[in-house]
Amino acid sequence: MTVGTIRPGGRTARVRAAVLSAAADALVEHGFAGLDLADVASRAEVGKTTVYRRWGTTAGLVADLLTDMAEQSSPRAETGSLLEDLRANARLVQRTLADPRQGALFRAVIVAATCDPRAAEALHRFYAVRIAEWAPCVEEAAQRGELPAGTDAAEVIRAVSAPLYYRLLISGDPVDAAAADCAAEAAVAAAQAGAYTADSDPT
Amino acid sequence: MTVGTIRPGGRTARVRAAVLSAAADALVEHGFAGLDLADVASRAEVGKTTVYRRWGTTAGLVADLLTDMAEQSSPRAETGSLLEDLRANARLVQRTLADPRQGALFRAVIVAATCDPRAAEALHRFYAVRIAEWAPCVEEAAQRGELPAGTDAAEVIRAVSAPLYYRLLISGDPVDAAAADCAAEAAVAAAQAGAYTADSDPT
DNA sequence: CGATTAATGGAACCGGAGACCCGTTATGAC
DNA sequence: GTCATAACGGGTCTCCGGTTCCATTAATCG
Repeated sequence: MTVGTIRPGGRTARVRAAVLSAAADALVEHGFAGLDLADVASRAEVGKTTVYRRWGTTAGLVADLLTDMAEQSSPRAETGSLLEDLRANARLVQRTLADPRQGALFRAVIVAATCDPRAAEALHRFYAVRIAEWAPCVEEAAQRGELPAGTDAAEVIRAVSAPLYYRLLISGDPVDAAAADCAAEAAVAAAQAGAYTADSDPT
Repeated sequence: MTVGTIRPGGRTARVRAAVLSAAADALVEHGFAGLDLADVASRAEVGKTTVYRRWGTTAGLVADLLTDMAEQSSPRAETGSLLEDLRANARLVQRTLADPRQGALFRAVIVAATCDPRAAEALHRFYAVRIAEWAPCVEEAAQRGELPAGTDAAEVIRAVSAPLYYRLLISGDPVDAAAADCAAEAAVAAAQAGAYTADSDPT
């Protein structure tokens, strides 16, 4: 074998999968602040030296976990109605954030992103992927004439999620189905009124 | 002197002020994850034993800092136009979050809130106060007939901030004046369309 | 003003997260 | 199969955040 060869096959991949899965479990249980690499190693039945060597820090591990999460895509809705599509999106986000396991995981990775540039980069990429998956809902609605031309599709999708994350992280209000429906409705109304058109609104 | 007397006067108050100020500085520099009570103590020129005894944990210290922050109120705008008022609010939030010092501080306290129930409670109270200060803008607009009856004023105010916090914490997009204006405009449009009326939207 | 005792401050102590060393395993080229 | 070595794993050590102990300072009451 030549010098410098990488060996991703078999064991290495198995170790990565086990460690990322264990990391998610640990994050759900203790949050990012309580993430202990030795604990992750023992959950994954892997030597703690391995975890420290390959990922280095808790933030590095979370960044890799996010990269992995970004690869699992969730298909968008396609009901033919913008309001219905966005409601489906809002409900999906709402269920995710309200779920004890998923919600805790998302809180943890968001915290990690505020603590480490690489984790932040990975988080932004994760959401960029998710938003790009759902943007066609808005683009198609614009083509159907439901929205003004020049509407920023990604911004509309972000507007649906934003109030739900605000509740989760900041106000502490419940992230329930009513909040999801309200967010979807508000996004549609604002988009129809032209609040998300590209021009920079001269007062 | 009787047994069990509390002594808030003089030294105690001075220590609290110095420690809270030092805590804010430390949070700005190292974030919540890197908050070290010994470091805070030395910045405040106070014995580290004192900090550990009175606040116990980093989260407890942040909770107290938030309680202190909630007491400093920022007056709302009163321009006579809902859009102008909300734009003023959005710009205020935007400037705060975009400011290197304030933005870092807010990120840090939000992180703390996701890690500790008391800090979360303090954060929710902080925002409840801020939202209550600005809600009259919306209520007066409703009385002027600019909005449908039954509009949830607090929800409208939250809708203005939510996209800005989403950018700060999640998407990583810039928190600039354009985003602020967009958020204010969208909130007004959605409110006028009745997206924030109390009824639970039977679709 | 003086006694009482909250409240603070310095220093020694403790435990666990993370770094390091070196032997062991198993991947991939031949 | 076999060989070189990338990658893993257990044990040990170190460093620092957090606790405890006791002496010192100063806030309140008479």
